[in-house]
Amino acid sequence: RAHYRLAFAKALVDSASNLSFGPEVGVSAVKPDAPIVGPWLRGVRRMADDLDDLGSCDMTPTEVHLADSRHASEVLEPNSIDAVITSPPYPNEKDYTRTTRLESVLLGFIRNRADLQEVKRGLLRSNTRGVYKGDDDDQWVEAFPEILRIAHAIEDRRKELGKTSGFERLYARVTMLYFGGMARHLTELRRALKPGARLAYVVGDQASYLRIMIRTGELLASIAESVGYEVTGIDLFRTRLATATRQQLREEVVVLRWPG
DNA sequence: TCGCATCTGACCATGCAACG
DNA sequence: CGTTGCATGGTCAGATGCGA
Repeated sequence: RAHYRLAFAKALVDSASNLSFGPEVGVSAVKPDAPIVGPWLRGVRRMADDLDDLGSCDMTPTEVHLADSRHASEVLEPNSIDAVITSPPYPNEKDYTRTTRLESVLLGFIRNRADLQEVKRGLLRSNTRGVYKGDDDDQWVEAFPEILRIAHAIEDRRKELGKTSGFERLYARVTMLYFGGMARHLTELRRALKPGARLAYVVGDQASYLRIMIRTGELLASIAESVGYEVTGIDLFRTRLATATRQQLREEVVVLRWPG
């Protein structure tokens, strides 16, 4: 039953609505008419086929937790994890609760502004729209001079350019909240890891804040090291073109080992 | 293999209500 | 009546698909 609902929400957002999706979600002209049943049934069929493909794995135990990665040990058993493979947020000023807003409402995850804010507060800070007054993840990076340097460089650049909007004034802060949140996550996660556990984090370099370069992978590796992980390597996954700076930005896999 | 059509995105700004 | 807090606004170049 769940995949009927999911496919219906997807068909409404994708083929029926007037939303358009790019780096951000946009609103285009209202469609006078749109196909619903065809795209919906194709979505259902695709999910059913995917489930068939996974048939040989149906004895593999699986658990899904809806939780804040900065409080990982609240839902994960101590000493229970062998490997972590993940693509966490990047400090990129992108608000995914906007990209997924319509289906979040359609599927009943969000009913009003208060629900939306509750979701946003439970996310690691990666954009200024997610920053709230009482946020204090930044205290976790006070001992990292390179992150303080970047935050100061962003703030200095903002003043130099005479930028004064509410968002621009949060650029330095959200940078610290991001790395502070990741530091909290890595610290919390340690209890759940088995000695010798391996971890892989895909992250991209960013220059979203007044074009001050943030070497996300490199910085994440140094934070991980400082809380006891071994950095096995930082592998280049791909490069991507930053449209504003015409620069190639590195996207990397930070590979870690928890010695126990 | 060529060339046209289609698809796909890890930024950067402004506006406004609430508040003291 | 300035300040604070936070929701809302939109593109185009390169990659990929596909028919001839």
